[in-house]
Amino acid sequence: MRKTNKLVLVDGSSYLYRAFHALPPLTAPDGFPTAVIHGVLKMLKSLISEEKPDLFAAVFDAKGKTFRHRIYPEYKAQRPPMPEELAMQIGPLFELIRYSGYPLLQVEGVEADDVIGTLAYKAVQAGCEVVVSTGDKDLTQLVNDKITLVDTMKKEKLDRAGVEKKMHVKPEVVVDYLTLIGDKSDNVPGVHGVGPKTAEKWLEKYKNLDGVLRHSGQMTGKAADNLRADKEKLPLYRELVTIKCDLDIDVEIGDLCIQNEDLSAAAEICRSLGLKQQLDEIESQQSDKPEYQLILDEKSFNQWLELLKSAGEFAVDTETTSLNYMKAEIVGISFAVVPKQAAYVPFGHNYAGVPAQLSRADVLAALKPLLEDERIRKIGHHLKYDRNVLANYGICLQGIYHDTMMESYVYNSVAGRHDLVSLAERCLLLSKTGYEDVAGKGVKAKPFNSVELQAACDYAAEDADVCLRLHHFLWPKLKATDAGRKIYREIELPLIEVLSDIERKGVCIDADALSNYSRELGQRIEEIKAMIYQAAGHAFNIDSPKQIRNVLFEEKGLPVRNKTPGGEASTAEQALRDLAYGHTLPRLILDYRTLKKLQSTYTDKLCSMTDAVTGRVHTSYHQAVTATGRLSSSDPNLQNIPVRSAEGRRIREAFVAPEGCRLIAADYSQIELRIMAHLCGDEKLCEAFDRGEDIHTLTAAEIFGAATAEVTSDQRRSAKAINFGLIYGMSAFGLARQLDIDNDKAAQYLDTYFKRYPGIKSYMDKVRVSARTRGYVETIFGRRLYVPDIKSANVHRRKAAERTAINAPMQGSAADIIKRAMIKLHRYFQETRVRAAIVMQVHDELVLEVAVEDVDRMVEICQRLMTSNSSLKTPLSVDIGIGGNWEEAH
DNA sequence: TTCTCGCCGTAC
DNA sequence: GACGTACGGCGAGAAT
Repeated sequence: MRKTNKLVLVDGSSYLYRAFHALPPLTAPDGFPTAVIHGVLKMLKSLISEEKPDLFAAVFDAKGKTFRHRIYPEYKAQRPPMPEELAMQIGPLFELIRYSGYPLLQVEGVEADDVIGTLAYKAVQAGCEVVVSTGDKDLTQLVNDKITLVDTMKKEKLDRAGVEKKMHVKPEVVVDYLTLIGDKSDNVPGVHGVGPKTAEKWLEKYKNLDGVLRHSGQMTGKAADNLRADKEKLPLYRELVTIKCDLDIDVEIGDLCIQNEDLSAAAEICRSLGLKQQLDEIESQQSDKPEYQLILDEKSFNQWLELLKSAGEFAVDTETTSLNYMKAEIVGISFAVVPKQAAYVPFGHNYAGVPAQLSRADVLAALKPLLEDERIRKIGHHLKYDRNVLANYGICLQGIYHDTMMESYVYNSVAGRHDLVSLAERCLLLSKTGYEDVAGKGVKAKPFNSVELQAACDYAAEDADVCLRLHHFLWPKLKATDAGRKIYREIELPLIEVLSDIERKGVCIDADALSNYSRELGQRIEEIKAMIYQAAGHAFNIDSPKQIRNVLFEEKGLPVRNKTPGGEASTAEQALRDLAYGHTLPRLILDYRTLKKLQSTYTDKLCSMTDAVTGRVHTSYHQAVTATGRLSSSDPNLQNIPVRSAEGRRIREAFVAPEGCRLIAADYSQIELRIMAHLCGDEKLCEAFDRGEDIHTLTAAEIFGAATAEVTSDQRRSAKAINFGLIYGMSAFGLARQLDIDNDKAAQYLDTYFKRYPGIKSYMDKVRVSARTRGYVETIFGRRLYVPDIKSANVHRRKAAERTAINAPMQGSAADIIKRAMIKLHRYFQETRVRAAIVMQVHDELVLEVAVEDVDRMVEICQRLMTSNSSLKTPLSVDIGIGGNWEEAH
């Protein structure tokens, strides 16, 4: 017996709006909305698994006018355009539907309903049974013995009886019914005053519209009057609400098979949209597992070498024994040329029973020409590290063409962390093996050279593979904006080499001086400690705020002035200083803290981090950490070495120039204020910088209405606080606290300031608005800095985000400027072989180590290269100092 | 024993 | 609540 085929037709447009309104917002990592894509696909899949159709079509409205518009210009005229958030999802959704193998129909000039009607009738003629999935009641007019309706959301199935129950009329008179009541959503009015109840009543009594009209003369009431009045319009309405079932459309029922899916294309789209659930489903249907090759013999190594050379571009990753680039030994290296194919070449693994590996010397010697050839393009993740460790073997990595860490960072610095595992998860929806999964962590961690070869290969080759795939994901997004591409290509990528050189060069430390100072501090700490115990009446741990709280506020009964964010009594500097009048203990604790900080964080730390052989410390500069584009430094942090107190500055004396050299410290003067002046375009400020005036004094003169010569030091201090506060988005309250004045006074200062510098006020307002509408702010060079909390419902977070939005363009532009200067200086070093090197960067300051004979020349070069690198409306200014140590150079 | 968090303080 | 961006030492309590 011949089986009856089942055709399922989907009213796609009704799905779109269902998904759009019913589902919570969902977005890809880059903010692209995906809720509708996700929702519609899910509904389609669930429908298919429920109905198990032999034939299938998802039908969508095409753009443009239809015959209904021609016969009735007001048709759908009231309808607002499709929301943009919905419209932008349609393209990717259609691609996904097609790639998933589901037939998708859109017929020019014909509404989805008519396509559905026509196909349904065609199919019935061909002996099929038909199920139409929709949320639209209009389609109930199609229902007959062979055609049923299903509402996927409500799981409601409507056959003839079902329609009658729901609509209170038989399917055959649904058209009559709709003609009478009209269709508000399509702007078809129907008979004025006739709603469902009246229509049902009439149609029940007179069978159909013809019957109703025949008897209209006898009917009474307002509705009947209207019926008679609208009588002539009814044929038009009827045509509008009738679904066409006899169109000539170029679709064969037999073509509507679910087939020919391109799952890998579908998978790619799901990845780019962050649709984890859909991707998992697709991947469970796919089976192309990555192939990772463990290279142990010369022959396969040579094959890979040839592949790398001929490809001219490959992903590379080194595996080492330590995160400390100065001490790290390379134990293996991995490559990928095309996605899902990668190799690991181990040469330093060493454990009981380890198989024979190629020799490190041979492998590195063979790779050196490739790695040092700048025409052979390298793609990597955090290549600064690889460059650093390769340098330990005399290899100077060149041709750093892409770095996925930097791609991610420039694309969106605050999207999350930028390590390979996080990115694989976030961008590729891939759960990658982490380092700790292979090597263990904590006490159980083993060095990578003890990791079993096969496990090491699985991990290391995956690193190269995933890096390459990440690049394919991130680069198209990044290069789509000119500014993003430039920041990446012209700043961050070239900076990798610069930073690598700075790190490996290190800075010379007088460790003896530091340890002497540490001892001295130790003695003074002991003395103060004794005084504190005596004043307290007993010993306690002064390093514990909790115990300090006990002593000061419980035992001594001092008043609590400030609270910590956690609601506890604060023992922070400001609080203790408030208490210091009339009490010795708070003052002593503050002194103790100052010295203890110097000792533990600086003297001891720097000593322990100084290389015993070279006498230098090698920090790590992190290029993908801060939200604004600044660098950060750790192990040790060289960007927070004390400078404000005399005690602290003694630490700086231990940063020295070696024999025959000097340190040059070059720092930008007021760079963020200059950037603010540039961004605001405030003429008064720009001119002041042009004339080289003292900007705080000038500000004071404006606020206090005095001549610059009459500004008191106290007024200048207030003005300085305001200037800095502006950069940070500070409020009157913050200023009041900073200057220890009352709120009204502070508000008055700010008010006067903004009156004097109207450009600044309007700029600040403009930034807030644009941050809100775009979700990001920009530096002068176009680096985008996202401010996700700007739309937070939480006032606190939103206010904080507004301050970030104010600050980020200034801080970020300053970061761009100094980075560009570093690159220029580095190029100068390479081109001239001048005996100079950058040894530190502290946000607006560069410290160079220069041969005595080259000092004068470098001072001039620094001046030129640091100040001439951008087109600001204000001039940049650099203060330069020279000395045998860092302190002296200031 | 190790990890995480809060608090505090240093820098720009 | 109230000033942006970082790193890191220390204590305390939780997790192991």
